Amino acid sequence: MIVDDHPIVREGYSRLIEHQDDLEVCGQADSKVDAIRQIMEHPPDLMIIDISLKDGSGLELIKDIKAQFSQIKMLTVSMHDETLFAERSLRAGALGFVNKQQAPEQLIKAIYQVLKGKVFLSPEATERMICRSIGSDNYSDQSPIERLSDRELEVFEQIGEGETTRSIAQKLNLSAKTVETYRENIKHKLNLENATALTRHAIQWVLEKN
Amino acid sequence: MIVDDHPIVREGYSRLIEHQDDLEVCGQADSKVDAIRQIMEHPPDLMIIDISLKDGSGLELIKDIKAQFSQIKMLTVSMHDETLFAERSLRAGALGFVNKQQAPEQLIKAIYQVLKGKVFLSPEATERMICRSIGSDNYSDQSPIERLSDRELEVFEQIGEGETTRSIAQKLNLSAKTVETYRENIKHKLNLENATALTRHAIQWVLEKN
DNA sequence: GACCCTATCGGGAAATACCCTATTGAATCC
DNA sequence: GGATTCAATAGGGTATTTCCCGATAGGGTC
Repeated sequence: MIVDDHPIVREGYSRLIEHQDDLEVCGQADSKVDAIRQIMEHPPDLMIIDISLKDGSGLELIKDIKAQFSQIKMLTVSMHDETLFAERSLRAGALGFVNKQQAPEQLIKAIYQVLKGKVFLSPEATERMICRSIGSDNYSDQSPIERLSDRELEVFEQIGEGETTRSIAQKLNLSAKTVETYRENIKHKLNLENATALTRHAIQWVLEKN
Repeated sequence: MIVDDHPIVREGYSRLIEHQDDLEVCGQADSKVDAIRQIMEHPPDLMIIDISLKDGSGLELIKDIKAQFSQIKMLTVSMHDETLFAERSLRAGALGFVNKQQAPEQLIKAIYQVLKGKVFLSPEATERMICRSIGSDNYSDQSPIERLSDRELEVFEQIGEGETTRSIAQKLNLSAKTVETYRENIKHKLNLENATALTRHAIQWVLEKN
């Protein structure tokens, strides 16, 4: 099952997957709620989940699926830099991470690997995670943005997309107060003076992260 | 010809396009240089160009193509909010803009429209552009930003630099109230919803200017 | 002289930012 | 294996900002 909020991207996955004799796409969803609904109808062996969805982060979806349907294997995809999301994905419950810039063959490889219940990461991401778990992983080589929690990062991204506090709250089904709290946390963690600086950094980050 | 730096996305486009009897994908590129190289080998009738590429903005590619190969028609796609890029795309030389969140049928529709040499935009983007140009036919070929008065432009630039209303007022020796008025004026002239949108456009303008 | 644009401000309500505090559950740390 | 940190969630207030309503005064222009 494919979960991505861009129809054209879902087409791309479908084409790749159905090109393999032993793989089949059993469903497509563009949001968390739609994904959960479809899982209950036709539970898949594996889900390919994009990090950014219409109604929140794919990370949330991964956590939910792991809690409710622990037998379903998950592979995260994102167009973002994997240093940001590879580790978060695995912690949330996925078995692998693939960047959209990677070659299609990598995705196929990842699918088979994850179906076997094995972890799939790029060599770079693997090394990063190993480096971090051993020895002194001082935060010094870490981007401050990596220190944001999953939720905070999500809100940060939304701010960068031009969403207001209110609209973010609606989209993520949270109280505006909660979003405000995240904004404050982000400001502290990134050492930003005020709302303007926060907006500016978020917008620049979104524009430059590709 | 498809220009996008995500192989999986290119697959999606290919599948959609080749599903039409009278359309054919003659090339794929993931960067500006690759695109230009391929154009010289096999010039296409139409190019589908993503805004964010490996080696810079798709807007630059559009400008280059318009300058060198004026007969090639171009359609811009982006995952970002179209308010940011639709107008810029047309200004750069594309004939249409499609958001990746839109339905695949929209893309197909856009392709045929652009092949006929006609403009394709979403109804919302069309209305936006019309709203901006009505009541000022003599300005209609001007960038909306050029319609800002000197003072307004000055404030706009400061906003883009990350300055707050208060600090701009101090810097320009004005009442904060005056700066607020300019912000409102700018918002009206550029047809922007709220302070967030204003900030976003100002930041982007400053980044692009350099 | 009527009209429009620009530069400059104020009033006042609504929205937001900002700072503090709090609960719950999970993870981690001696 | 209780203490402690951290993440996610959100409410209570006050300070600021936004936003929409004017307003005045000077310059063009037709």
